[in-house]
Amino acid sequence: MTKHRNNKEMAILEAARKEFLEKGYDGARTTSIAKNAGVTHAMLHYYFKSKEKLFTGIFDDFIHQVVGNMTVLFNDSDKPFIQQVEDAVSLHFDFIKDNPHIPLFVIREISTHPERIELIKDTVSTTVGGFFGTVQKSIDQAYANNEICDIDAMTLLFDILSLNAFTFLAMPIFNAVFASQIIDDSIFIEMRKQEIIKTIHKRLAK
Amino acid sequence: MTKHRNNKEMAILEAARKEFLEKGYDGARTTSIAKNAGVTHAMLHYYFKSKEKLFTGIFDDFIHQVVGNMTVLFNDSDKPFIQQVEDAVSLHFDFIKDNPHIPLFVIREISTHPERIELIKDTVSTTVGGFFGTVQKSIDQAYANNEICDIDAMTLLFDILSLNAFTFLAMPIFNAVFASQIIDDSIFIEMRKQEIIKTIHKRLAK
DNA sequence: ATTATCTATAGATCTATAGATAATGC
DNA sequence: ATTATCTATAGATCTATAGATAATGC
Repeated sequence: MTKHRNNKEMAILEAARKEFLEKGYDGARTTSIAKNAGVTHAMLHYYFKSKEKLFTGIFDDFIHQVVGNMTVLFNDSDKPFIQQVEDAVSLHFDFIKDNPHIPLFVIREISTHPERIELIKDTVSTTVGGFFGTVQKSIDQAYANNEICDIDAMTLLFDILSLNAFTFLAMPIFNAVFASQIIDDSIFIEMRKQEIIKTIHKRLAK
Repeated sequence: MTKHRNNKEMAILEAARKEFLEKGYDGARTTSIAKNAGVTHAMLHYYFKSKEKLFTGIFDDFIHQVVGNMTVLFNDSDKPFIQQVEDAVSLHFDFIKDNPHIPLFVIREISTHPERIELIKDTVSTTVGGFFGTVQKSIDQAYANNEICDIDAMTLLFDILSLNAFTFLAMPIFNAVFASQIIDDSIFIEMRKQEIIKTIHKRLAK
């Protein structure tokens, strides 16, 4: 059984990720998770004890994935800073495009249950803090080199995150209201990407 | 009883608005709504038949409030277009600041139940369509006058909406991760407002 | 007579667990 | 012997309604 070991456990995890991501904690059903995982409902409690415990593990994974992805985008290459930023914006945009449910999921769960983040607060804040420091150094240098205007690292990153994430947060609304009649999803998304790169570019201009 | 008429009905509506806004449809409890409204739970069904019907009315109100607010911000005064835009950004930002739960509420409910918007799709899309047309005319004129660069109305409005709404979508995360240790909420919010105005200003620059 | 309100409870759903049975590894 | 899985059901919670009682307006 070594071969099969944890197969069902993994199936439950996979089904749970999907269920929680799409419906949120409140909307998720452990019965639905078990069904989609192809196991009886009792197995879920056998491996994970409770809905809350199953959720917590998955939630932590997502948070670390998001933070890890963000902090890895700025690599101090020898490219001009403004080019580095544009590349980072593009990569970050594509990451969300590949995981379009993540922004709403993270925002929803932290908004409705702020206490959940306490578990990972310290890890995340130090990681993010260090990341801000790195970016700020690059900014200061580029500013000294007269390449860009002066700007706070957090401000710039918040701008980028806002524009990128909101594109996908708003997609269901966009679709529902008028998109399908006018232009295709993927075309609109590509348009937004180019627009965001342009906006950030102009924001950094002197 | 003329005086008291509908008092309890209004109390239920008020409590329901708060409950749905803060917890979403899935997280909301009709028992909780009745309790906060100071009535027995049966009253809720007496006036509104079902949780779904109670929700639908409230949801429609919020949607129309949001759309109505957005479309009223651009008033074709004789001020320079770029000044009009900055004023609109500022007013829109303040509107969300006064109703910080609305962005997540609207996004969450449409994402999890896209069919809900069908009811108001037509009204909203024509309203928004007309609004886009008005703004586009102002843009074209300002561009002809050499005041701004060329830009699509929808693109500009999506930029503004992204930056403004995301500020408040991300506040709980910001608070949870590090804000409280560094700066006060209201200071951060004011910083974001100024930053967004500046970003949009630069975006429109030739 | 009609409208508003309460008590009591049905009915549905969801999470969780107890206990029996089957499969695996030593 | 231990781990994995299933059946059956408990226990909690939530929405909804039936039916009785009180208040109001004509």
